[in-house]
Amino acid sequence: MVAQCMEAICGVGIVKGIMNHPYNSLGGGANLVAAVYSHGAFVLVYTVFSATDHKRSACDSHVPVCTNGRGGVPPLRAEGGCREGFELLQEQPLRIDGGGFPAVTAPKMTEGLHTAEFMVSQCTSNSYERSIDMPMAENGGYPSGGGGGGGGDDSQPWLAPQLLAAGAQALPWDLYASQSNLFDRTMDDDILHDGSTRTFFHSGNPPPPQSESMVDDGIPEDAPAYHNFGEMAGHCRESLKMEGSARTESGSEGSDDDEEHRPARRSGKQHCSKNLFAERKRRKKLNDRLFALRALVPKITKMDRASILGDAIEYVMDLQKQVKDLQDELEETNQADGGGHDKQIGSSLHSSNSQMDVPIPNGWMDHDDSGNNPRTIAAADDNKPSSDKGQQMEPQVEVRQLEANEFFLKVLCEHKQGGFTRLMEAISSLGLEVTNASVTSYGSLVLNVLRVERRDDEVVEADRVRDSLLEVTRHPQGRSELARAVEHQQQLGFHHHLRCLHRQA
Amino acid sequence: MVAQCMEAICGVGIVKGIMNHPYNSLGGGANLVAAVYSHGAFVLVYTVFSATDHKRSACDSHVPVCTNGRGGVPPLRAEGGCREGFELLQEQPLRIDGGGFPAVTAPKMTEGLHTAEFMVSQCTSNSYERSIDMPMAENGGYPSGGGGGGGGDDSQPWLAPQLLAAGAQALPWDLYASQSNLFDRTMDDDILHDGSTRTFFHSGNPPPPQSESMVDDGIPEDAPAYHNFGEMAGHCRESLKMEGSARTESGSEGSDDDEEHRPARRSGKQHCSKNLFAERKRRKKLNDRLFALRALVPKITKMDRASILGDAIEYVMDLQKQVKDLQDELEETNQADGGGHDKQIGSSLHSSNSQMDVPIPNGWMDHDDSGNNPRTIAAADDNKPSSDKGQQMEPQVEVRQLEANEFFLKVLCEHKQGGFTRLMEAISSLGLEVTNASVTSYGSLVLNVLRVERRDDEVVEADRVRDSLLEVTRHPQGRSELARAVEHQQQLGFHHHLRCLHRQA
DNA sequence: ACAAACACGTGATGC
DNA sequence: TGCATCACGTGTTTG
Repeated sequence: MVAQCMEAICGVGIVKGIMNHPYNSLGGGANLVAAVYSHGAFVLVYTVFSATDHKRSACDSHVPVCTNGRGGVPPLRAEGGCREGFELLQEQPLRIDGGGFPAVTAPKMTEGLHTAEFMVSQCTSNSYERSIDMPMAENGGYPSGGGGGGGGDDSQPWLAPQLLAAGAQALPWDLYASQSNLFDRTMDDDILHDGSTRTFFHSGNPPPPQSESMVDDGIPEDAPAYHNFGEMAGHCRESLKMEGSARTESGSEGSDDDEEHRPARRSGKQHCSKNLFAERKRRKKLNDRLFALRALVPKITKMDRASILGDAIEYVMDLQKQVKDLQDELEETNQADGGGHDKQIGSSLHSSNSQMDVPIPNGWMDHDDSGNNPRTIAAADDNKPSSDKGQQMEPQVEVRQLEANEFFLKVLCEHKQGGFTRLMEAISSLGLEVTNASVTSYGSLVLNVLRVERRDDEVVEADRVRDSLLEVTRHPQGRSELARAVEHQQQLGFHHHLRCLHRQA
Repeated sequence: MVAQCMEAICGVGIVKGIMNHPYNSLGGGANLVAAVYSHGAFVLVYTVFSATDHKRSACDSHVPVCTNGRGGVPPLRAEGGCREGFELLQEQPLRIDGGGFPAVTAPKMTEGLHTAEFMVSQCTSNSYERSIDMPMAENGGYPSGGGGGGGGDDSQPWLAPQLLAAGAQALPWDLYASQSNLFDRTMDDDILHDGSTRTFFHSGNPPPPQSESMVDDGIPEDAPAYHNFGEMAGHCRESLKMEGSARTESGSEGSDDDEEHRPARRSGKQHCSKNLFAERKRRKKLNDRLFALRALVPKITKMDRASILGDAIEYVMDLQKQVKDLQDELEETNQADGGGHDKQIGSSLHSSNSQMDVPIPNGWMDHDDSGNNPRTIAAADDNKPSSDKGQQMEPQVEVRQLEANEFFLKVLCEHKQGGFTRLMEAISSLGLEVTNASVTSYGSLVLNVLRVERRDDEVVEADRVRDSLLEVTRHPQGRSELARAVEHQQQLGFHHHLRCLHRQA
């Protein structure tokens, strides 16, 4: 098992493929660079295969790399991307699950073995570039679809593929698969040409909050529901009907009768009703919070949900800036006193922090819903398809928390003068210390895979790390909302901020 | 052959050993770090296996390092070095000879199979390692094998795959096949729907920032994506289908054109589709903002939407309180002092938004807010084993010339502040450019493995390179200005710096 | 299975 | 009349 596992992990298959690959055959043009890291039972493999020889254009077309048969690992991206330098990245964190590991030995491996991620990136990508856009957004970055495409969705893109590929069955490896990177989709949609849309903010005015409805009443079963129920049923039904699948048909919806009377359909009915309530409750909670947030924000432009959030965002940035400024001021004044305030700072950092700290226990070993895990992948891109960036690709940053104080970082970006130094500085300023680094470049791209540890007891959150690195690697120019938020954050200075908080405590 | 070769190269055996190794069994204590480089037929593998978990003292004892049978290469350091943290280094430059291949370049392959070095250390004992022998030979890369697969792939990875998927699969590894599937699949899916956010890996994590629309900027464009017909099906399959088709195929609409020519249905269809996109867009915008908000909040308990909002609310309250406190504090101090800056602050504060004080909302008390329990971070223990090693080791520098303009460098030395930077500077000053770097540290030791290329036409000899590096690593004290500046910068805090810059601007 | 969380499409509503 | 926002119920995935 282990062996197989490792085989897969190590990409023997891949390598094999590579070895046989035309690139290789070209004689020396092929260049494999791989970094293998393990953390406990988890193994991460980053592989870059590139044609080192620039002269060899033939190679430039790219190749898909495959994974070995084992069911393996989905290739990251085969598409067009790899053109120039052809670069392929494979990352496969492997987790053996099982939970905590009991340890000793390998036994556990059996069950686990989920292959985690696999990523490939290509340099240029033509076709894809656009695809790049945003995927992240939604997904939070994640992983989503990455590879494939994208987008969306959440989940399946990855599994399915594998299934297909493998043929089947339970693949041992599937889990993480998705991460992949990049960019997903793009999609289409621009379709919407929204050009028109721009309107957004007209300052309208506040709609009446109707919160009432939900606002507070407590209990879930709010009345409202009912009334629509009837109607809704109607539409719902229809749709269902269409669906035709077994489910729907059940009722033979024919008349409008509601489905209600059909207990039989448990999933259909009962589940449905439960879900219905749950959903209502959830919605209510969400609304409540949204309004609560709105209540906190002084300046509200519109009552519209998006605006509420937007205002809140701005407000938070504002507050952060204020805090920082105040802090600075205070420090300055205090400085007069004498003495190393550095120390103060340090100490404050160490002290408990009230809020800031991040919990994240770590990682990817347990997926409990807490969710913290594998952290983030991000690519920054804006959606602008047009992308003014010219050819430069958006940096890809992935931060994964291995343990409370350890992170894995992956940064893929265009080579820029002083870029590495900036990266190191950023890492350092985040209170992180690099324990392992693998830097690989091909053409204008540079891939940095790092393992970092928290230096002091400072608390650093994966997201923050990611954001900072993203900012650093990216050109300040194109900013997105989030980018802006991030930038703001950075300007504020994370540490500073931390410090402030501490002080408060 | 190839496979075996790679197996050996990749250290499957070793890895396997590791997997079974006590360290591993200890649960997470084991840490493998490997860097694999290939240059033509030459493959170099550096592996470091160390116990990452400091807490686990059991591991600390260390291990002997051994070399494999093959004639072995002397272990990098078996000596004392590995003591504390147990360090294992494996280096295997592998050469495959086999003859040459046609290849184009293939520079060095000629000779045969010299296995170069191989070091293994194991913690414990056993050994498996040896099995590894290196058969590697061959291939240098050549072509063929993949032939069918490989080559072809390049181009068509996309098309073909499908075919493969469907039936066939010939290749043992089918890489391609799988790959293709992936893609296909993905495409379908992903593309189709836009994203959803959730996905990540399963564990959830922060979503990536995605950018896009930000607060103010204009509109996002979002791209919604196509829906996928296939799967989504859920309810409205039909409707989707239609839409999908329309959109997707847009061109073809001809036949079905449904909506268009159906004015009648306007509300039904056309309106519907428009609304549909609008809705998607809206959702996306909302999500984006939500994530942007989350990005600003340091402490996030869960990734769940409600939690994001909840955390944001708390954070805002926190910030408000901080601001207030700081203001008070500042005032106090200023009073004593009489300083002027306070004004600045005040003004700034007011200007930005006047409302610091916020009424606490009350609103959001939902019963269930669960979520926020701050978790404690384990972290604390930071006892680095290192540091006090009294005796510093002499740096080891190895320079190997791969080609006229390429070198492989290996530098093993004690970790020193700014050491890496100095090394980089030295390399740079020698007219060399780093194309690949792998830096690994454990305890106080740092191993740098670099591939460098001559930048200009400068001529550099290996000896000179070695000497320079030796010099640099040996005498820390002589630091360049830049190094010093950098270090200083780091100490200051990168962000701070950034901030300053921004300010200037 | 059971529950939580989402995204989705749809109908309704207000400009 | 469009257009944007919303609430809703559903299906689906995750754990």
